[in-house]
Amino acid sequence: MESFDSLRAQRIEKLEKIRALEIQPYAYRFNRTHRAQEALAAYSPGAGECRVSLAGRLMSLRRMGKASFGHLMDESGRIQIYVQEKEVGPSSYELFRLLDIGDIIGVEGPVFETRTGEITVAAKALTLLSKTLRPLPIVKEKIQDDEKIVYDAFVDKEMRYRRRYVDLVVNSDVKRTFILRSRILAAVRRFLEDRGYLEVETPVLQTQYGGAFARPFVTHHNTLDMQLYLRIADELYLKRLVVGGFEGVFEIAKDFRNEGMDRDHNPEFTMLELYVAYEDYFFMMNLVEEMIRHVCLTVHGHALLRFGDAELDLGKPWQRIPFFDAVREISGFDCYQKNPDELRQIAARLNVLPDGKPGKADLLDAIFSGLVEPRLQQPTFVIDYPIELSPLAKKHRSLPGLVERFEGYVAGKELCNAFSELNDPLDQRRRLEEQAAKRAGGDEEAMAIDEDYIRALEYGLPPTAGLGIGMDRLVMLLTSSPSIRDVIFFPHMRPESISGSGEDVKEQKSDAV
RNA sequence: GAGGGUGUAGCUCAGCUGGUAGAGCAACGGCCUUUUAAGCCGUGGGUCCAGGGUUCGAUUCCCUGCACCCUCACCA
Repeated sequence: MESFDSLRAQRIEKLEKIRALEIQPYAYRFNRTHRAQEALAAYSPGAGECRVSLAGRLMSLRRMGKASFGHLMDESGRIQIYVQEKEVGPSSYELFRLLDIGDIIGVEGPVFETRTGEITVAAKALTLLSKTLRPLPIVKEKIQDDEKIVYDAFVDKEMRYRRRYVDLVVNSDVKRTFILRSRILAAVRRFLEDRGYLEVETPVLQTQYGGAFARPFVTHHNTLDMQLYLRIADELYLKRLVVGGFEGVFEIAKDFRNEGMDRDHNPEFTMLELYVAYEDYFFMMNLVEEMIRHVCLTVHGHALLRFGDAELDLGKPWQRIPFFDAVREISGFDCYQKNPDELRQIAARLNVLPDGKPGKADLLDAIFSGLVEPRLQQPTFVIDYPIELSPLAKKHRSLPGLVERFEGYVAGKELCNAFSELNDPLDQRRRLEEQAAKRAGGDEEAMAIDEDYIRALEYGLPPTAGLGIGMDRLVMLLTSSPSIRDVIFFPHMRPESISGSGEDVKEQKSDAV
């Protein structure tokens, strides 16, 4: 049999043979002198012998009797190894015969160049560090005319997401994306810290959730015997900190929203929120522009990006267009200060009429997201939103019915949301009461009244500019990833059922919760 | 939630109008001391996603379910 079970059984047999050789197949540590990249760089023809000690995963194997070639991969890259029986000795070569692709080994020896010109480690010693039981997908690559041709690429998306560890081992681009993700996050932190803003942490478990329109995940505290929610936004807690006297605070953390999933949405996602006292939304627009340009330059060295078909220039100032101007330009209808009946007619004409009994906010949202959003390819700030869509934003200083809010769009995706924060406690109460009424009317996503938050505002929130950026989407943009799942290590998936013996059960019915 | 697509060996994929399956790589065996996508020769390997139906016979046709992908809807 060569089923999966037998492939695994073969490896367990090898494992036993290795133990019979009195070799510990799962080592405790290994002394490395170089990583693969360093070893490649360390070699120069004619120079003295360069001896290295490397550890990593065996990624290919070409056995030819008493001499064999293979490739060793560590975090830095790959290097060829050359193993000869006469160099490593019969017992090590016996061990070598029991190795499989995927095994983690240590190799020590001088670096040399083969007849075909590949820099290679000639093994003098071979150490098994971890014997693997499962076969790795074998992906082969060839460079031809500067193009990388990949054979038998590991492409099954479901398996790549469920077994990200395999994806990472086998698909080198994936690792690069996540390294970039880490650098992007670091660059954002550094940018904000350099401006004197303080990174803080606020509760994930909340008795009352708020700060966004979304349904929460519900959980339960056993000892208190009470229902808790996972936060949908950091906003209300961060503004409490501004009340307390912190003049610039930010948090980069997971939010949780109990909604559908698609290319742009994962139930848990990483959000940056920033609040700066004594500033308004114009300040925040400039800051976002500068920050995203800075981060792009930091990680790429340039500000030009390709995303899908679009060529984007993050070096230039973003376009700024008022919400109702954008709607008018793209739809041909002026929606400013229209009543719900008029808006309903317009939405119907535009073929974006929502189901049910849409209110003014729903209609405006439908018209905007249906028509305007997808058109916003180049970096654009849409500014001055209708008040109905923004219960936490401050009324516009001159335009009735609007708030001082902007959203940043790039490549048709919403990237950030910001406003001059509403710091009038009485106005805030009225707005939240309107939300509460919608909520009572069955709108599960409308906000609830957070009495403590209003109390905090009554102690005095300075004029404050607030910002939220979806970090996953920023990473998507900066890594040209079309799906959010490509920038989250372990995107949410329905559970699979795995038996302990090693045999994978493809799937089983899971009772709905 | 709606529509479409996919599910075959460890991996990547063939498999026509129904006759219980193939290839390459990997594995295993043999030969083999400088090979590279894969050294040469050979061998084995399958719950064809699951369950039901039609049929003498189903990987193939039909139904149901499951998972994933795409589009739309919902959703910041």
